[in-house]
Amino acid sequence: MSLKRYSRQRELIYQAVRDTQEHPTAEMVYRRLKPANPSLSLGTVYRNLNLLAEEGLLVRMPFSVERYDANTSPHTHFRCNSCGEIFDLDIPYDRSVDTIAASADPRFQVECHDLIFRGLCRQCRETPPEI
Amino acid sequence: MSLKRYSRQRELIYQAVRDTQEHPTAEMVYRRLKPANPSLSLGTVYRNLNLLAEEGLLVRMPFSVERYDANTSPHTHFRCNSCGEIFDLDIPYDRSVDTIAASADPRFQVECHDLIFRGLCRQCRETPPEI
DNA sequence: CTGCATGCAAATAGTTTGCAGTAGC
DNA sequence: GCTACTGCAAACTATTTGCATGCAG
Repeated sequence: MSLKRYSRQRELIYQAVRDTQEHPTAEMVYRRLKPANPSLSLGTVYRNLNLLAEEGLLVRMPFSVERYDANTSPHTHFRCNSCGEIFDLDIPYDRSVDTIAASADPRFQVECHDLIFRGLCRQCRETPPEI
Repeated sequence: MSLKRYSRQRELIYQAVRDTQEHPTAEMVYRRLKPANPSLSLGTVYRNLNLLAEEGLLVRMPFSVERYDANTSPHTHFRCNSCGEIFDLDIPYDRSVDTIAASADPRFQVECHDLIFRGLCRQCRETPPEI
């Protein structure tokens, strides 16, 4: 952490995102930390997630509700269409497709890409659709 | 359009998404149609975009603000990090990567994927950063 | 001390929904 | 005429922001 000034809350928030695989939303981080830190406010969570993302310690993920990932090296995700959960995939991130994209379309200066697979996770596949 | 019942508004909304390349948000569709259709309400735009997406006539795109695309066949997008605009890319959608992903990780039943490149569009590259 | 960071609450943006009236079939 | 669809406005959800106070340096 090499931010402007140390804060216990920022430390906690960063740890919370690092310590989970679930690519949490701001709300999820808040709910997780609140019990042990009753004075923590949701605004602080939002402010620090944004700060940490600007610093590059976290990355924002492109979904309808912002989710954060402490694994800042580009990698591939899977999103379950049923429960909405996000999972990391072991498929390597292929930087060469950026080059291919850039040369295919000279209008754009390609920096990176997001590759998100969609379908059903195991749990949702095994649990018959409720109702 | 084979929906439950014809409505002029739904027709207009569908046309508006089909007639543009800009992958509009609900707000953009509303602003475009409102002048010529003063009685149109934003709620109706949202309701019909959702209906049309359920019917498969439009697809929702996975961004922080929902955007819609009338091109329902899977294809590749580019999102400018500066202005936020979405563009279609001419890179073919490669269905085989779904198979590769599925066999790489048996936890998931992969149906499709979104491939979104990011970087700078020509306009933002040529326009020096303002302020 | 200084001023960045916090807690709180109000504000804003995006989207959904309840209800009474309108219009497609 | 039946009822899905509409306009309107209120409700909700996600996120940002203004302000007084707190705490790191």
